[in-house]
This record gives sequence, structure tokens and C-alpha cells, in this order.
Amino acid sequence: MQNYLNELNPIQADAVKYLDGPSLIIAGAGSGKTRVLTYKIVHLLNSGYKPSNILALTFTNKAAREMQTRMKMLANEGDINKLWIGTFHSIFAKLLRIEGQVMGFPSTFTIYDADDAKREIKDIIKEKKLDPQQYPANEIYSRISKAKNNLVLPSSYEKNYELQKFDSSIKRPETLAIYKSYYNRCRKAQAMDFDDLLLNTNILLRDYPDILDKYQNLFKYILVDEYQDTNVSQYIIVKRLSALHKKICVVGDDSQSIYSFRGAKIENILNFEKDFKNLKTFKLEQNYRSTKNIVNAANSLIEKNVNRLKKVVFTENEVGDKIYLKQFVDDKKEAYFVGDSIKKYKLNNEFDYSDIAILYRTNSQSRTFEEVLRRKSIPYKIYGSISFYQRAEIKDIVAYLRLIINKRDDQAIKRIINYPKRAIGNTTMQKIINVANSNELNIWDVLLQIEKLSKILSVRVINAIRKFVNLIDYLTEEMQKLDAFELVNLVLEKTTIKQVMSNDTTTEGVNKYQNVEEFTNAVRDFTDNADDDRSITKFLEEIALATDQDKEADDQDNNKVTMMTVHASKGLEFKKVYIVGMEEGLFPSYLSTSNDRELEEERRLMYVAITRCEKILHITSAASRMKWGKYTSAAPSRFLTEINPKYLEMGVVEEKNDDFFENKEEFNNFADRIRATKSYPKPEEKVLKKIKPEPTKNIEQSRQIDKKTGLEVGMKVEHTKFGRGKIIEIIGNFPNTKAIVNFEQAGQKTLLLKFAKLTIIK
DNA sequence: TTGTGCTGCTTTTTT
DNA sequence: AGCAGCACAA
Repeated sequence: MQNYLNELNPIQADAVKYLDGPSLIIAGAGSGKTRVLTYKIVHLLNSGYKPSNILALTFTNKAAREMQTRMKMLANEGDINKLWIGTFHSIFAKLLRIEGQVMGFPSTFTIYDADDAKREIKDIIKEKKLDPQQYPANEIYSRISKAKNNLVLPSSYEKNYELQKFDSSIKRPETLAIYKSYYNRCRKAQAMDFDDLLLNTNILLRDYPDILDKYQNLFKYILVDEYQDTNVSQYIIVKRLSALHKKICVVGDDSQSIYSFRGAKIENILNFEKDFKNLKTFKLEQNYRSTKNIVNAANSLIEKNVNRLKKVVFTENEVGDKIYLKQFVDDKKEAYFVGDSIKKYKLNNEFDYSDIAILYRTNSQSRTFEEVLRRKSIPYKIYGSISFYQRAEIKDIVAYLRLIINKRDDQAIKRIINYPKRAIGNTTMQKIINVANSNELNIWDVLLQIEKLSKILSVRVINAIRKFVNLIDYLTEEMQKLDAFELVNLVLEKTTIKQVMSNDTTTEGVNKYQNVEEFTNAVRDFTDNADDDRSITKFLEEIALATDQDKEADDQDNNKVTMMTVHASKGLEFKKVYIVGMEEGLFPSYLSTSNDRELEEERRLMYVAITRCEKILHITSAASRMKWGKYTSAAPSRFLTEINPKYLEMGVVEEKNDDFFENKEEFNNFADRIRATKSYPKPEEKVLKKIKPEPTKNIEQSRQIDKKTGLEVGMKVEHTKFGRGKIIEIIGNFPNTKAIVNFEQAGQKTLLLKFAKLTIIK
């Protein structure tokens, strides 16, 4: 075995070698954190620890996988497979499947994702006849989530005067009642949401000492990655499990704590010293990733935060280019600049597409860039907030699988009982749900004895339901004999989903069908490669906790520009980065500007964004941007003024137009700053240059749409004489606009629009 | 019961 | 701009 310790700097090596007691590794951005963690695990193995005695917790599946891959170079594969390594959620889901029976959970319990959880809450609000405006499901969900992450069960919520006072003060006195009801329903459905996985683990370890004992003994060494992002629930789990051996190593960077909206407590890392006696602290401060300019710029920004641990990140890398700053008239110009810039770098062969990332604050910003990159034939991949497995068409199929495994999964039933259409409509479901609720039954129990409802349901409906029940029963029986892949195919076949979908020839329909095919491929992949358990249960387990980022492994052509939110970019690095949309109200988000804590989190987020970059960093903003269908203007982000200007290179302000500025003062401030740097050429002329505010439509587009009638290329239309057809071209100007239409029956015709009566059909 | 078209809301980030 | 939810019609 090669001496891996030689590949580390002295502090890294010390951190790896120290196994005697609790340790805290403060790892600055780009300081080789993953390397230290993986080497430390290898070191544990070499020091006689058995792999099954090591627990390593990460925040993303990707991080876990990355560590495993890296370890394969250094340790034997059999050992690595026996490690307990994974996300908090997946590890403790696994634990609950093994041990949850004592709490009344079968090993087949369902995991509700955020979507399921919100639907359930929405249903409850509806059934309680509360005003959905007053009780937005989203906010109630996050309130409940917060309670759970602070280990506040409905019973403690009820006793907590403060919480209820707050709910009353915002006119939501029924929050507790909703929480109670939601909590009970999840239990009844044998379902756990993401927060329950941690909460129930806590209850398990608290109330069952022999189980606690078992796992305290099993986990002889515990490592936690991204410790700054742990919430109370996770923190207590870690504390309980490590209480016996006190062999725990947590790694984190307070400057990169960006998940407090999800209940993460930055205090967990700030106070770690108080929690563990004889703590050894290691500070990794040398950055191996970025140029001096980038590291220094990031430092100068994060220094503005008051609440932080002392740490000075430095680098011995080259000075590098300054950070390029540019502002544009609107979001389209911004996107075109990025597209052109990527093309230029690519032409000069300076970077591969895969070296480049576009980072933004909100997912909705991706659209504009997607459009531009597609137009310029630049290959890209987007990591969206919606995971592949959360797409409606996939969730439909998954719902069948979930129901086959767990008949009490009410959310699954609601989703599929009328998909594909079987004439079991909303009214029917409402009646059934009422019966279920008033008898403390699951929906499935009611369906099993649907004949009893002959007074309130028609024979037709009862027969439809019986058929549905038979179908599910049949599939459940078959499940015993089949592997996951075979079962999925049978489901697609017998439910007629496959047939229904292939009949849909619209673009979206075809797209959905392709997604389903991709899904079956993923299932096949799973059955082919899973080493021990290839049941559908195991597969569902994996995808319930999968995110979009976890699906790229099999992507062959990886030379693509990456687009993602800054949050999603944590832990990654790119040679060239564009941070876009640096505007007040967007980054920092308008929701965070009123309070210092949240503003500091936004600043850390910006810190994360900057430190993703190895070599060339562009930061852009737009003076005006399409938001909710309207153009809204914004001043450049305050964070730009917080970076020490000596690390910045101000670009030319492109075609500035003060018609776009309601807030001139803020713009002028920005302009002043730009003037203050030498590289900016004669600002006044540029700034005062006026252009017509016609930002959206380009010529090419306006030729393809007839403004008068709203007809557009690609639309389907109906003509009184020729029947249905599709517009393939629009030519000429009003009043002589003509449309070339390809009719299904009559063939291609050119019609003068002022005469032809075309009606648009969907 | 299903389909359609209108209204009003959304966007912060995610395991 | 896009979408969910809803009212109303077929």
C-alpha cells in the first residue's frame, strides 16, 4: 500500500491520523476536505477498525458516492461496501427499516417526499374547511418541518405557549390541529416524510435503550461531513450515537452554512467545542482550488459577516485574472453575453464545456440561459430542483409500486385511483375519504368493502373500484415472483399506462413517454447491478431519497456546460464560472434583506458561489429582468460593493438605458463605483446612450407571429372548409399577412389572414 | 364524470 | 409567463 499520508499537507495529515477522541476539522473552501475525509476512513481501516464499525454521514448521495469512488483507489472494495456511508436520511431510513417494528412501523414503510407531504397537508386543510389562503400548504409544511427538526412532537407543540401564540398572531390558530392530524395520518399510512426519518430515529434511540446500546457499540467511529448544515434532530442523533466511544470527527466550514431555511443550525459547529470535552481542532486553511484573486475576493466578502469562526483561507496558486464584473440592460442580454463568452473560450480551446458552470440564485433563472445556449448549440445540462423521480409521469408509476408494497399509502391511492381514467371521479373519492376518516380506516380498507357503500355510490362506480382493487391485488401477488424490472413492466402493461401514453402524440406526451422509458431503464440498471437485494422495495428506497444530481452517472456525453443553483453547487468546482443575476432582491433574495441573520446566510451563499471557481470568474447582473410576466428593474447586488475592488475588473456597462431605471439613485451608486476603477472607459457616454426599450422580440420572432390574430407558427388551427391543420409559416406584413397551413385532409394551403377564418385549437 | 377555459398566484434555496 | 385550482358546460 502506498503511503497516502505523503499526499497530504502536515495539518491534513495530523487531522487524518488523530483517532484518539472527538475532533473538529474546520475546512475552508477548496482545502481538500473530501480528501481528508476519505483518507481518514482509509486510515481507520488500516488502524484495525472494521468497515462495519465506521459510520460516515454526508448531506448528498453524491458526496457519499464521491468518497466511495475515491476510496476504491486506496482500500479494498469488499471493505468499502461494508462501510455505513450515506446521507443522514438514507442511513437512518435503513436503520428504521431494520428496527422500526418496535415503534409500530413495518419494514416496508413508505417515504413521503415533500410533494406527498404537501398534498396530504392540503387535503387536511380542505377537509377541515379552512381557508387555503390563510393556511398555505407550503408554509404550514415548513412550520411542521421546523417543529419536527427541533424534535417538537404535536404533544409538545400543544404545551408550547410560544409556538401557539405565534400561530395566533399570524392568524393561523389551527396550525396545531393540522400538525396533529398530519402526524396521525402519516402514521396511519405507515409513511414517514423526510423529517420523520430523523425524528423517528431520535425517538427510537431515546426510548429503546437496548437499540441505542446496539448501535453505540456498532458505530465505533463516526464521521460527519458538512457539519455546519446539521439541524437539531441530526445533531442529537450524532450526539447519542457517539456518547459511548466519543470517537467522532466532524468536518465543516461555518462560512459555507447555507441551509438554515431547512432547520440547519450554524451553532452546531460554532458550539461543537462546548459539546465535546477534550476536543481536538484542526484548521485547514490552504486553498488548493482557486487563484489568489478569487480566494482574496471571497475572503474580503465573507469578512463582512460578524458571526463566524476565525479562519484565514490562503492559497499558493497563481494570482490569476481579476474577477470580471458586467452589468446588462436586461436578462436576455445577460444570457447572450454568457453564451457568446462560452463560445469564445471554447473556440480558443481554453476550456471544455464541462469546465464551465453557470450559477444562479433561483431555479427560474435557468430558462433564459437554456434558451440561449440551445440557440447557440452549446451543450448543457441543468440540475433542476425537480428530480427526475418527481416528475408527474414517474410519480404515477411509482405510486402503483408504492401501493403494491404498502396498501395503507393513502397518497398513492389518491394519485392513481383514476389514472389512467377509470371513471372514479372526485365526488366518489370525497365520499370514500369521508367514510375512511370517520371510521379511522385507510382508503384501501374502504375500497376492500366498497359494496357496503351501495347506498351512496352507483353500481357503475362500485364495479370500477372492484376492478381497481383486483388489479392491485393481482400485481401484489405477482410481485412475489418477479424482480423489480419485470414488475414495472407488468404494471405498465396491466394498468394500460403504456398504451394510454403511447397514444399521446403531443410533444409533451412523447417526452413523458421517453421519461417513462428512461425510468424502466433505471429499474433495469438496478436489477442488473444490485448485489444483494433487487426487490422493488429496495429500488423505491433508493429513489425516494434521490435528487436530480444523482442521476448523471450513466450520462455518456459529459462534455456539457453545467447550470445549477448556488445551493446545488456546494462541494463542486469548475475552472470557469459565471455567477449571474447579481441584483438586489434576487441575490440577496428580497426575503432575506430585512434581517441580519438571513442576510449573512445570503452572503455565505455568495461566498460558496465565488469559491466554486478555479480560474476565471464572471459575475453579471441585469438592470431589468422578466419577473412574473413583467419587466422589473433592480440595482446591482450589495455584495458586489462588499468585495474589495482591487480584485475586480469592471466591464463596460452595455447599452445602458435609463428608461429601465425607476431607481436612478441606486444605479448611479453603481456607476460611481465603476468609474472609480481605472479600467472603465469613459462611462458617461455609454451610460447616457439611449436605446428604444423594445427588449424582447427580435425580428425573426415577430415574423412568425401575426400580432393581429395571435396566430403563431406551430399552432394548430381549424378552418371552416379545410378542417384541421398546422401553421408552418407566417409571411408578409399586416394587412397582407399570409399563413401557410398544412391541413390534415386538404394538404398545404396559403391563406390571406384578413379573409380566412382560422380558429386556434389547443 | 370529464373537459375546458378562466382566475389568481408564484419564486429562495433541498434531503 | 406558466401553472394549479376551480367553476361551469357537455
